[in-house]
Parts: sequence; C-alpha cells; structure tokens
Amino acid sequence: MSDFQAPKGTRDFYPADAARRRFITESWRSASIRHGFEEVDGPIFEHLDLYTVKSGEGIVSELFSFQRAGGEKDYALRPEFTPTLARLYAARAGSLPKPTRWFTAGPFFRAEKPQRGRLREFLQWNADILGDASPAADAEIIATCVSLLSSLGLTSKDVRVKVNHRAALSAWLLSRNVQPEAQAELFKLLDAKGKMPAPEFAQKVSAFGFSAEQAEVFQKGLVRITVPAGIDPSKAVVDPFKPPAIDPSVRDVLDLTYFSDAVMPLAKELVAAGIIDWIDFDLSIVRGLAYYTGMVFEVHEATGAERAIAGGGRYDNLVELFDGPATPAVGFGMGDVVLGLVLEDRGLMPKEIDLFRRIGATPDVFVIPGPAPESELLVKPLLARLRAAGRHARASSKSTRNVGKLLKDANDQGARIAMIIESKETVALKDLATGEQSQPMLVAEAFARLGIRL
RNA sequence: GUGGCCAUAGCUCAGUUGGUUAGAGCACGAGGUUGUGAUCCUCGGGGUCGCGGGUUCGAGUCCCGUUGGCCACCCCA
Repeated sequence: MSDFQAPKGTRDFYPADAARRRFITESWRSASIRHGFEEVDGPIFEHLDLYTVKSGEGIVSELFSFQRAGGEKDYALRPEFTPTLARLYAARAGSLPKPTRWFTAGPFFRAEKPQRGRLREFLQWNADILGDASPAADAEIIATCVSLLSSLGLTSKDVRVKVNHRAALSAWLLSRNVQPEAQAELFKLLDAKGKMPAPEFAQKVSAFGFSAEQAEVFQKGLVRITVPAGIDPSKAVVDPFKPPAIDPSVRDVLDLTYFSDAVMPLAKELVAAGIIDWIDFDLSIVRGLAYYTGMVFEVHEATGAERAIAGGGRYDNLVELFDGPATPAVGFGMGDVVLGLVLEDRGLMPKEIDLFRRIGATPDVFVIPGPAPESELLVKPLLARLRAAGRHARASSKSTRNVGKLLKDANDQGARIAMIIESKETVALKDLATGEQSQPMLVAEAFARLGIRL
C-alpha cells in the first residue's frame, strides 16, 4: 500500500462507485425535471465573505478556505449552495420569471470530522422555488423531495417527512408569553430532546410554563393531521368543505391555534399532492439555522437509524441579505451519503451489473466470433458499424474461442443481445435475457432487426 | 476539535506464549472439457502485514508516535 491516500473524509470512485454516484445524481435530476425545475450551477469555490455574511465568522472553522499563493483574497470551497443561489438570483432578479424554480447537484465541502453519513466531500442536491410565498410552493418543494424518494423505491413506511412551521410556532409561543430569547432556548431543547431522559426533558420544558401533560406532547413531537374519512390521499382528491384537522387530543392539550392557522393550508396542499401519508407534523423539528422563516422540514429514515436524509424550509429574507430584492423562497438540500446508506439499509441500491444497467452503461450488442477461422477478423468491423449506428457494442477481451465462455462474458457485462458470427456473411442474434437465438441471417437483416438501417 | 475502538491480498477473514519462505475463500488472469450462459478440474499473478520508530537473537504478533476508518460528543448551513 502506498503512502498516498485520499484525504480524510473524501472518497475514490472506482467503476461501481462512480455508477452508484451516477445512479443517485440521475435520480435527482429526473425528479427535478419531472417537477419543472431548471438546472443551475455556480463555482465550486466562492469568496469567503459569501459564507460569513450569512453565518458569521464562526463558520470559518467548518470551511476549507484558502488564498492563492501570492494572492490576498480569501476563498472557500462551497459548503452549501444557498448563498450561491441567492447571489445568482439577486444578480438577475428583475428578468427572472416568478416563481423561479431552480435545482443543482454537485460536490460540496465541509471541514468536519468524518463519521457515518458525514464526509468532508459529498454531493448535494438542492431544489428551490423563489418568488412564491404560497403554501403551494412549500408543498411543491416537499413533493419534489418525496418524488425522488419514491422513485428510488422508498415508501412512506421507510422514511418520514417531518414538518414544522417556525413562524407559527413562534407566534403561538409568544401568545403564551415565551419571549424570542427563551424561544431560541426552547428550540435547542426540542432539538436535543432525543438525547436526554424523558423526565429531564419534562422538567426543562416546565421551565417554559408547560404542564407535565403538555411536556409529554412535546416529547412525542408529533401533531397528527387528520384527513377526513372517505378521502384517499393517493388519489389527490380534496374536498374543500372537509379540510384536514389537527388531532383533537393534541390540540386540546396545547391549544395550537396559531400553528393550525399556518399549517392547515399546507396540509391541504399536501393532501392535494397525494403525499400526506409521508408527513408527520412534528413540533420538535426546528433546524439549526436561524434564517428559516416559515415551514421547515427534515426527512428521516423511519426508525431513526441514520442522520437526516434531507432538510429544508422557507427562507424569505435571504435573497435580500445578498443585495437582491425582497424575495420569498423555499427549498431543500439532500446529500448523497445518507441517502446511499438508507438505500443500502433497505436493500434498494442496485447491485453490480444491475447498477450499470440502471444507468445505461451496459452493452446493447456483444459480438462473439464463431469457429470459422475468419470470424475473428469480422469482429472489429461489426463493432465499428454498430458503434457508427450509435449502439453500445462490445466484444470479449478473453482469448478463448469457447462460445459458452464468451456468452458468459457477454452476460457478465450485462449485454442485452449477443451477435454470434456464423460465417463471412451471416450472424445469429441471441437475446441474453430470454435465451432465444435466431437462425443465422445476413448481417444487413440482423442490423435491421436491431433497428439499424444500413 | 475531544475521547474510545480498529487497520493482514481488490473483497471477507485466519494467523498458536513473539519463532522457518504469512494463508484460505471469493474476485482476477491462463489453460482444459468438440459451438451456447451452470457446475467442474489444473495452473498463475498478486502482500516491505497502513506508515515510522522502539524493545528483542527474532515482531503480522509487544510498546510509542503518525495516518486513515468506525463510534460517541461538539457541530450540523
């Protein structure tokens, strides 16, 4: 083994790893495009200021920052996309459609200690809607995220989307005389509730004026939204006269009037989008960042086994912070690391050749020489003609002439069709999935069967 | 950043109180079985045992350091 290793928290991508990465990024791209987002991107490093403006100087220790040799400007590898997004939007806000729907997927860097689900270099998918303050936009962002999860075979039993509303929670708490400073502490407490025993949590919550019974509701975190009987959420039919309602057992204990005023329109949109099954309204989801102004959400593996798969929310003040016009915005980010782990956990990550098949990297046609002495010489011209016609064509690199072994090689490489050279003018086509093999036919006819006009 | 555990072939691992030239399975390569994907047989390439230093007649094995991984804390945009 060499002294040269990949830097801490980075990964090497051998073919199977690169295929897995492409599988994930292509899934992201497809989900984005299905939902009408357009791809954007920015530089992979930015001026350091871009990040300190939003998050303060404290963030610098979490960044890979540098100066050019002999230069004086400070740069940083991008740790997230939102500041770049805000910068891009602010620069052209006047000429952009409202709303603007943008997505991006690419590498990001954070100088943290690596552990399960968290690396120093990772890929992240971001999707954002700018210029739309409606709950419909909030729901659409969540729906895009769910669409991706669903396309990978995950179900609402595998993962849960935990939704909260920061502004509503704040308004409600204020109505109970919990002032903003205390709220920040309460949010921290909610965030950390999983890391302490229930009695300790109850005691700490009581300091904010909540009863033991109310503390228990906080402990559980969940606020059930009841969809009226007779409505099938998956059919995306909502009876406007029968909106969803907060579970009375929670409502009566916490009196969540402000919360429900903000959340009900969103819940209705989520029902309309057919994804209410995936959603848990959860008072304990607050997200660390101060810049969220409304809806916030996180996606978690259902048993809580891994870190958050995705997270996001509404940030109506951020574009302004980057010198753009006041612009409501909502979006989320999803990293490839935790997503990959969850797919592995659930047996949903395609294995070996299936993975290559899923990304379209397996051969359409595999050319196999027959026993005739000249057939070996015919392999390369056939490959060339197939490739000129745009087909992914391969031949074996093995030296054997044993047709069985060559067919095995074709199969191992995931080929769909084997073209077996029978004579100078004729070939047979074998469907490697079904095992069906044609009689020998003229090359032109074989090409025609493959949909190639000569 | 702090602490704990770990590191032997591409992968999964074995390796005796410290003792000859460090092994197996899988994977990979070559050959065999008369031209059809399985199974099988034979042979082969591959390791300064993560790296550096120390103890010892002798270190994969013991000690120290270092790098990397995993786990928890901090943080999580």
